[in-house]
Amino acid sequence: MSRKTIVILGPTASGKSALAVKIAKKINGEIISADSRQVYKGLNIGTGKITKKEMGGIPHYCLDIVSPKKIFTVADFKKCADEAIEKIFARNKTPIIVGGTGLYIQAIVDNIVLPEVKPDWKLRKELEKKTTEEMFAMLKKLDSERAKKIDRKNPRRLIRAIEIAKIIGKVPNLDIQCPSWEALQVGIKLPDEILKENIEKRIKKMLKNGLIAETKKLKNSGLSWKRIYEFGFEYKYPAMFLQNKISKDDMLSKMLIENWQYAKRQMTWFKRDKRIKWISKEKQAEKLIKYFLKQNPQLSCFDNTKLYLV
RNA sequence: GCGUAGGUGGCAGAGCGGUCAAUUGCAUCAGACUGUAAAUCUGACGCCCUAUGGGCUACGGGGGUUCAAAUCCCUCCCUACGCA
Repeated sequence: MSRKTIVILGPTASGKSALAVKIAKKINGEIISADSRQVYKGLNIGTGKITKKEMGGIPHYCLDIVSPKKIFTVADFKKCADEAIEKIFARNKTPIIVGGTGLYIQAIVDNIVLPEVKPDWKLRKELEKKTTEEMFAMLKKLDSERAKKIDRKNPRRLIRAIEIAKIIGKVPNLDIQCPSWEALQVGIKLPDEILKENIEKRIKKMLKNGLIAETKKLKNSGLSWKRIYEFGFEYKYPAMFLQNKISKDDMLSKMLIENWQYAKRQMTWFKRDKRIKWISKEKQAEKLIKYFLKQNPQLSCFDNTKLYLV
């Protein structure tokens, strides 16, 4: 059997999970979630995590694998996903990667090799006190190459670059390697109006299903409000509501607004990858996928990445 | 009805004679993205143009003072709180 994987991506509330299960059933696949928050245990309602029932017996990987007290990163995700892919191939099934976290998807599809430098939280805390100008100057001294290209006003990026340069001298170029399998990326693109409607329905449903209670539970389990804020608007605003900082109405409107902004950010990310085949209906996806699976393998990773990187 | 405080761009809210098409925040639109990616960050944001420049219309309505007004004066309309 040829090594082929399917990627289903798209913004929130576009119907990825449901589509993935359907496809999985049709092509004998198993699902890998590429979602930066669904990896956490206990973040269910707010992340729109698929339920046991909805899985319909299809195995799902990289879900509920870490405590929300821990910080999970792309590198952790890559490990999880790579392992899952191999496991699925070993069972003679097709891996279906589903998610909305662009960086996570790219990490596996392009088999990105990240610099072997773990986050140094102490250093980061120190650097955070500095201005971006100061950090930029530091980086320039450490690694002028990276400094040339970096977003010099972005503290996150500067900190990470300095962190790497301090340990291994310089920030290596992004190492994209050809994966040992072929991927078809299918993106769900819906008209703005529909997506907005879906988002509203989704948020309201989350609230109805007990999002506020879930947030409270996270707090009671020992997480700080600050940490809970980090889990995104689905948790941040309910958390603020629980602290009486905002009204219920404000909570809802904030969530709707930020959800839309998030969806757009996701699309901005996905748009640059010209390999993605955009669809709006299930049937289109099925057709594409069936055709892809029938085709002879054609690993042309090099061309693909060239396309991708513009 | 008297008193006071106000009416500024989609909203909130600065400015209180020239350097103001108007600080800032939010929203909106576009974009970036090398271990927090949910994150972080950038740009645009009155209208029009031959666009690192030019023109037009703007700070509740109308009138006035001034070389010059969002900024001062008069008047009208409206809002909030206070007193009746």
